[in-house]
Amino acid sequence: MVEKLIQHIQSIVPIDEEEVEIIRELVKEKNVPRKRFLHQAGEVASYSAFVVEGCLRSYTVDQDGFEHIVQFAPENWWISDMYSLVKNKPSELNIDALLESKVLLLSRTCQVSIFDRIPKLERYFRILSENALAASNQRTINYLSLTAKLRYEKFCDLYPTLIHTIPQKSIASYIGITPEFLSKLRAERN
Amino acid sequence: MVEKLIQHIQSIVPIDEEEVEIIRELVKEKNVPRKRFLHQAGEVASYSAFVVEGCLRSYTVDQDGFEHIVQFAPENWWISDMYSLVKNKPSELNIDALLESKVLLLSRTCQVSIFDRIPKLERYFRILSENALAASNQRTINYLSLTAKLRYEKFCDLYPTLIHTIPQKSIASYIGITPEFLSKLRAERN
DNA sequence: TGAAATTCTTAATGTAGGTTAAGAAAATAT
DNA sequence: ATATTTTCTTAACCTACATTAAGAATTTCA
Repeated sequence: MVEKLIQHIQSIVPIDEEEVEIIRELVKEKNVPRKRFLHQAGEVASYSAFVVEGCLRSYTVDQDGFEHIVQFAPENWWISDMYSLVKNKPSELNIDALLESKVLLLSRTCQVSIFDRIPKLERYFRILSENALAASNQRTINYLSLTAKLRYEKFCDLYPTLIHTIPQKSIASYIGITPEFLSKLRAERN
Repeated sequence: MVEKLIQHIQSIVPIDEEEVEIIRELVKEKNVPRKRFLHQAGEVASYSAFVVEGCLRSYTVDQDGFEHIVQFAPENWWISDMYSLVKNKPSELNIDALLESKVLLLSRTCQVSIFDRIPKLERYFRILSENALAASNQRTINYLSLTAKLRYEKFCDLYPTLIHTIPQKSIASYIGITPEFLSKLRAERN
């Protein structure tokens, strides 16, 4: 399982065998059954998770009980409650598995303490954060400038595999519309 | 001018005098008159800017000619077209000055090449990216779960100084509503 | 395999926020 | 100081998307 993470790191910052060994000992494997929480609103987050298999999501629940999905994490993606991790405070984010999943857990403490020994890892995470920020900004632009229909089409382009593996209502939640309205949009497209 | 940046870096990762000297030589000072572009859609971004004084913004222009603001950068903030910087491709972002401003420019090439010599700088930018990502996710949540009125109130809490220094229509653009509707919301509040 | 739970669809009705337009106020330039 | 441009406000009307409800399809699990 750890091999998948090592490969991912290698694809971004080449690391040597010694460093690989250290990383191998840093992470914990974990199976996450469908619907099982990895993190719940109100807790202080202390781990990031790398998805080896399956798909997780992070989301908030508003006052009316509606879920709003912040992130999907299919294979090879990291997921965490970055706000809680960084501020060391509880936040409103939940993280759970949409599909039966396998993840690697890395504690924040381990993560930041290893950076002095393996600066390449700090580079790896800097690059990931920069990419995630660019993607998040793009998502904001989509909200500000596109109709629901166009946001759905962009979503399909961006996550082609997810369309068939996760419930439609989760897609609706991510693009910011109701499942009923998504259903209507899909009907229009034939 | 550079002192302001040094102070900001020191507040996040303590650096020694030698490192300070290197940084001092890395950045270029620049005055940016109101409305002057720092970056235009279609160009490949090659600089990040640290705002010493004034306020910049990044935004897109949609097919109907409407502007959508992605980021405000008041004093002590960095602003860039992260997508373009990271992918080395042109994007749809413009960056210009909302107020008469002074910035420090750091080229991406300088930035990434200095990380091997000053790992603390890579840490500084990793931390900034993580914070920006957490903030961007929070903004996404606000979109998904709040009404325009509540988004406006959150904006006022988050950027109390901006409310009186930048045009209202810019705030409307940032929170994703028309200036007319913002005007209406404000009238309701007395 | 079959009952229960979850998800998806359709359709009627409702509303937050958009559009258009025109005048008032404020900022900027001459 | 005055003319010009930009921004803000108000109000009537409009629309994209939400809400509600109920049945159909699919998935889950005993």
